[in-house]
Amino acid sequence: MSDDGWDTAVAVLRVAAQLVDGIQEGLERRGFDDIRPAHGFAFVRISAGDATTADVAVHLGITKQAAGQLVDHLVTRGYVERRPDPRDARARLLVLTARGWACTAAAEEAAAETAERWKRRLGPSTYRHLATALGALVEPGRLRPTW
Amino acid sequence: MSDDGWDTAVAVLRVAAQLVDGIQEGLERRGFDDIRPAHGFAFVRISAGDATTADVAVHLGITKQAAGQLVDHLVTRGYVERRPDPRDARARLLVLTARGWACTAAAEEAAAETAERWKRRLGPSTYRHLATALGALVEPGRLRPTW
DNA sequence: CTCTACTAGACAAGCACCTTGTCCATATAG
DNA sequence: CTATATGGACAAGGTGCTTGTCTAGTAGAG
Repeated sequence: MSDDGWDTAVAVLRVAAQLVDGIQEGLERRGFDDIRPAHGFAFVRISAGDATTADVAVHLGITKQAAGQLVDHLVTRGYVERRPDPRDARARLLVLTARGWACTAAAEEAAAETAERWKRRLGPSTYRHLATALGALVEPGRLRPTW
Repeated sequence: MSDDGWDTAVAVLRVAAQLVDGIQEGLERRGFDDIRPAHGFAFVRISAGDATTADVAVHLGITKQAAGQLVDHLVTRGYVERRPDPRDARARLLVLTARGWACTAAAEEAAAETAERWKRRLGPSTYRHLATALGALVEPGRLRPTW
C-alpha cells in the first residue's frame, strides 16, 4: 500500500458520497422528498437558534440572496417560519416548525443508519478510532464544499 | 462522547469539504483555474483509458448530454482530445492531452498536500489507521454525491 | 442629535450546469 | 433484411447560484 494520499482522498470522497446519498435516501423513505442536502445544512444553523438569513448564508458559504431563496423554499414548504427580531427591526429570526424538527430528526436517523453500517463493517473498536480521528481533523470551515 | 453517528457524519462531511476545497485551491495555485471537481472526476475515468462520453456520463452519474457539454469544455480548454474509435464509427474515444495529464498530476499533488496536513495533525500511526478504515468502507458506487 | 458607515434583506437580470425530448448514424441480435 | 439498442449531437427549459442595486434600519463618532 503505497499511500501518497490519493487513495485516501478518493476514499474520503466515496465515504462522504455514501453518507450524503444515504441521508437523502433515508429522508425520501420517511416522506421528505422536497429536501436537498443544502437544506439540511441550513437546518443545522437554524436549529442552533438566533439565526437570520445572513447567518445561514455565511454557514453555507453562499450569498445572502441565494440563502434568501433557499429559506423561501423552506418557508413555503412549511419547515421554517420567519419571525420579527425584537432586537433588530430589519432582521427576521428563523425558527423551525414542527415539520422542520421532524425533518431534522429524520435526517439524524438516516445518518445514524449509515454510521451503523460503517460500524458493523469495521467493528466497534475500529469504528471508534475512525470517529475519533475524523473528529480531530475537523476545523472551523465550510461544511459544504464548492462542488 | 455519546456518538449517535451524527457527529461522525458531520466530521466526514467537513473533512471531505476540506479535501475538495484543498484540491480546488491547489489547482488554482498551479494555474488551473478553469477546472471544477466534476472535471477532475471525469479525468479519473478518461485517464483509465477506453473512455467515451457515455462512459463519463455513467461514471459521474449525469446524463450523456451533460457529459457531452462537460467534455466539450475540456476539449475547448485543451485538456482532452476526441479521436475516432476504430471499433465503433459512432463513438469518439477520449484521451488526455499533455495539459490534461499535467492537470491530473497537479490534482494528485494537491490532494497529497491535504493528506499530509492530516498526517501531521494525527501522527503517522493514527493516520494510517484512518486510511485503512476509510479504505475498508469504500464500496462501488458514486464518487460524487447528488449534492 | 446628526452624520456617516455598515448591515438585513428584497428585487432583478444573468450565467452555469443540468435536465428532458428529439433526431440521426451506426451497431448488433434474430 | 429487419428490429432494437446505442453514441452522440441539437434544442429548449429549469434550478440554483451569481452580481448589481436598492430601501430600511442599526450603530459608532463627534
